[in-house]
Amino acid sequence: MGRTSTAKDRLIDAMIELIWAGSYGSTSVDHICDKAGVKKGSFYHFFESKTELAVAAIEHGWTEHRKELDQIFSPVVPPVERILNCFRNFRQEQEELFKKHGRVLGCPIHSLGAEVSTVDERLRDKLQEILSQFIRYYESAIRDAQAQGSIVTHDAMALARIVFAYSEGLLLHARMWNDLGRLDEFESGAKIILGVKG
Amino acid sequence: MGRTSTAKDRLIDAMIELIWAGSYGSTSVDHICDKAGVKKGSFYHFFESKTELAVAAIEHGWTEHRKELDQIFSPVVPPVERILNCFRNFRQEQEELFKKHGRVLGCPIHSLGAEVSTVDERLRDKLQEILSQFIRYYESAIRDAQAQGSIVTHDAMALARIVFAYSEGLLLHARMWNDLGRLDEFESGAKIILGVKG
DNA sequence: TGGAAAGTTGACTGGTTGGTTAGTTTGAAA
DNA sequence: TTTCAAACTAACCAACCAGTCAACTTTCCA
Repeated sequence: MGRTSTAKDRLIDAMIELIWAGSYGSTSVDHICDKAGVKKGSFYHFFESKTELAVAAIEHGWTEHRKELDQIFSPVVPPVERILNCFRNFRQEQEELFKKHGRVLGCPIHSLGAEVSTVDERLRDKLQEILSQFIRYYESAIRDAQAQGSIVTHDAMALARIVFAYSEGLLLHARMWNDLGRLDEFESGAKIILGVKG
Repeated sequence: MGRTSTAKDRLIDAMIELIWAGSYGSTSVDHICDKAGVKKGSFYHFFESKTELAVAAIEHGWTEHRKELDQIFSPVVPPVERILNCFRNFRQEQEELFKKHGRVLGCPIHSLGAEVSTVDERLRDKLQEILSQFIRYYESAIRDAQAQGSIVTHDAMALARIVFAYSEGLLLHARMWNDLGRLDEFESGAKIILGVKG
């Protein structure tokens, strides 16, 4: 019933790109509309506020990213490899973004979280939810690696949190220094933290 | 010659507080002026732009913080203790901010960096400079610890970067979850990364 | 084929943004 | 006590902000 449209998806794509390349604050509704080729009236036909579009955008981005993560963290893959492959995937993704934007953009969830978490609780809750899900990938891989004896035994949750915090810190530095090379440390860093044997 | 004034310092203090509690984007020149009790005309008498005040503010904050760090990282203190004390100092500082603002605020350099580094190169350069200085504290403590045989031997710079990225990731999570408890992991996390013996 | 649901449009609002300016007040030094 | 540089003030600006709305167009499907 009624006509169909791709405007909603175009708005979501534009929002992700603009936030990632800049920040939430530097991304205005007018910019988003221009980039998506959508008039402002249509924007507010599909989303009730800028915050709501941001929530929809990161939710969509995460749904897409999860598909990749489910493959990377497949139980078929040796557990330590899962984590290293995840980092290699980060590196590759950042390389593609660099080709496109001429800049290392880092992790949008993390950058957004730093910016808005004291100011926009709707967004903050959504970001928390996603990060809480993300860390479970590390956690289960670490548990499997420990069961298999390929890394040192420690509280798996604690180790997962360290690896997670480390990866976010590194992605931020890569963004701040606009330097893909920083991401090469991922692999050796993860091995040190996890106490990979052999 | 001319009258004296504390307005410049009041502006710097207000800027630090507002950025820390919120973000660069959520902090308007009007807000800063209100908080500092300074009229906008005076603002632009002392600073040529909002960016310049931000640069002055983080520069001032860093100068203050360095005094503390120089004590914490005194060569008199055992090297591993220096790092652990630094983390204890983070935790204590965040506790005080929590009492004042009812929120965990994390590291302003880091949050600002995530927000503005693709957008404001003047600010980005200043933040880079500060972080580059900060990491040297870790680096020299790690070198001393290795010389003393109290931690595993690895490239000191690489270890320093891991510890640094980890601490920033953790501070961000504490901010996002508004949870001081996350900072308790600092000590055990650092010991795992550094391979503290005994 | 007609009606109604869904998408589109452009003009509009009131408030806020970073920044400017011309003129006034002040107080430290001479 | 005069002087004048420095500090202060209030009114002002154009651009931009998120968000509104009523009229209009398209397209699905009964």
